[in-house]
Amino acid sequence: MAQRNLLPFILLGLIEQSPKTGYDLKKEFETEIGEFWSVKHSQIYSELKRLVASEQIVSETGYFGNKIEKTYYKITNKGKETLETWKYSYDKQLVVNKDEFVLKLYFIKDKNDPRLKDLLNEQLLLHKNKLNHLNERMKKLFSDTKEIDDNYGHYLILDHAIRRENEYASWLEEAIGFLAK
Amino acid sequence: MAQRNLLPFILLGLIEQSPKTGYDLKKEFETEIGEFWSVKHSQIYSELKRLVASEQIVSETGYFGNKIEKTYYKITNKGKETLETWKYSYDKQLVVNKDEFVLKLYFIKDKNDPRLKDLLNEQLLLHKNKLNHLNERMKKLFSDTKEIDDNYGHYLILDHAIRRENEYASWLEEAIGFLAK
DNA sequence: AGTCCCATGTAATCCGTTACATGATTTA
DNA sequence: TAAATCATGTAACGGATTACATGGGACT
Repeated sequence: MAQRNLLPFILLGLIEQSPKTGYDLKKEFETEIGEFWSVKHSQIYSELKRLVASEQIVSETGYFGNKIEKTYYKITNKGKETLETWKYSYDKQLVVNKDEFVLKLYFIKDKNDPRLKDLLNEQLLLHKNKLNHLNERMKKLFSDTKEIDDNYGHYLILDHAIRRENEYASWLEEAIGFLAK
Repeated sequence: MAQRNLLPFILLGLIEQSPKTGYDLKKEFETEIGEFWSVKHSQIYSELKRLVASEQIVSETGYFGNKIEKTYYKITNKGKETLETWKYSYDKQLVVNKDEFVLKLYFIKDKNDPRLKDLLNEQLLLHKNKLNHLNERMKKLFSDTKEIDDNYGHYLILDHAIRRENEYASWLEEAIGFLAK
């Protein structure tokens, strides 16, 4: 295994919610789950074939009231079991969080180099934008408390992402402030 | 490119500090930089060969007062330029942070499932351990303020890692507390 | 008529992990 | 003398990105 392949679980999870086409799944990675995971469509289509082969899902091709032929995938009982087992399984250990910006800083010794401040500022901008975006998502998805109850996991991770970006931004701001002195 | 390969920059950065063997580099990934990046020795050795081929580093094999033959690598001016350019280059956008635990939560709808609390508690334990470990690293490396000045980038990212783990732990604690009600 | 989006795939390439492999030296 | 560590590699495999490829429908 190169890296642990989690895509099968994601696809099962999304297909369990309702039957979907490969294209539907691709769209979800551009919006909803795209906040937390990224994948290319070429990977989706090949993984779907593998899931069919292992009988986790079944496919149905046809014209569903449309003019374009589509292939819908539905989860099987076997697929539901796989998904359920994964969802409540424990991780044994944390993996290293690879962040290119953090890596760069590791090699920067001189805190008086003027380029360091520019780097920090540029990174701060990226994280502030991300934070704004996440706050809007939260407002859009969970302004109604009923939504929180019905999608508690999703609410939790959005909350976490916002806290994380707040941490990142305040950390950078403090570092910049310290340099300014 | 499969994923953006940052290993050449890491190796250049480490070799710039002082000439090193492949084994020395491997060791650094078990301690120092291992907090922020992971890699297998097979990748190190093959990347070193590529860096020699592209004239970023030069190798010297021999018995340096030892009984074992070793190959030391030294950075060239070309390698220094590559490293310097990378260190002060800007990232255009943030990449998605892939976290299996976060992914699981995305698919957990029912906040009353007793297994959810177990999952959160188990994850909390992992992050508390990580936090303790990081605090010890900070104490060991930067209790002397001179060290902070001399390795400002390293200090910054250790500080960031601690804040991050604090965020992770407090987020989980709040979520658990909310469930307990 | 052209552009954009829908919809679905394959192929090439590179990255990253696991497994295989070897031999010497140090330490218990 | 056995185990751990030093020291350096190759090979196989699977994951992830990029590029290639096709064709239809909707909108301007």
